[in-house]
Amino acid sequence: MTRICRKSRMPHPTCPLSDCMAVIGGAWTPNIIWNLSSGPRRFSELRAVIPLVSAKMLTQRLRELEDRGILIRTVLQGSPPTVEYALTELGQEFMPVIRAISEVGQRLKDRAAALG
Amino acid sequence: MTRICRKSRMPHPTCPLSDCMAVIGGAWTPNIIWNLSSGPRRFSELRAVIPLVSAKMLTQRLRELEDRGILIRTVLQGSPPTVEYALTELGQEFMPVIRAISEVGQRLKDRAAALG
DNA sequence: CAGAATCCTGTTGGATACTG
DNA sequence: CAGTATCCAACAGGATTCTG
Repeated sequence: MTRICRKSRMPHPTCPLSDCMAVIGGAWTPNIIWNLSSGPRRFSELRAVIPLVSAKMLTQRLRELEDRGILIRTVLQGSPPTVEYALTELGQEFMPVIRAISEVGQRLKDRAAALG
Repeated sequence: MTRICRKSRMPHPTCPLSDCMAVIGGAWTPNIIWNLSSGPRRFSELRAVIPLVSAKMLTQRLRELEDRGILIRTVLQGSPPTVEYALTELGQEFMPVIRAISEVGQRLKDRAAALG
């Protein structure tokens, strides 16, 4: 599988750009936030819509986002157990960025199609 | 130095989100684009405004962005030689994202300040 | 000035197997 | 279902040194 995106370490003094990138810069993170924007999703649902993400990475990213207060994790009693993830109010703050990323990505695709 | 942002590998089928993140996800990349948005900058100017970036990384990112057509590199004759980097028209397409990232980052900062 | 080259370390993240 | 644990290869990126 081709590496499409690289990750970034930003040993950098705090600034708005890196503050935000620190949150959304993780692998799969924009995708996770995007998919939660339309409502709560279960772990397996997220795995399904972000097909190639491993359980390990998805767990890792979800935990990070939870620690940062971007989303909340709710365990629903039952057997088998289900767990729901939902964006917090803070998490919603990132939607303008995610939307902008998506729009520009789409525009790049259109542009590439037009050129070639 | 604290790691403020992580980097991401996204072994992922192409989608608008990862297409765009593939470009801006690299370390320092948002900062580079941001600093070029107000006009061409020389190598040393970029190093100055992105203080902690090493020459190696700055070079690497600039080359990547050049290869992707995001910016153009111009060698200005003279001694000592100077090199100018400028956003291309394609590069300008990323400004909405960079701006959104900056705005949200700022809002996060304000929010944190308000919460104490 | 604007890099290139080399060395070297920490981190990332996939694969696989196991669990309550 | 929703993870956890372990192993490991690949890569990122800092420090340092050298150059046209």
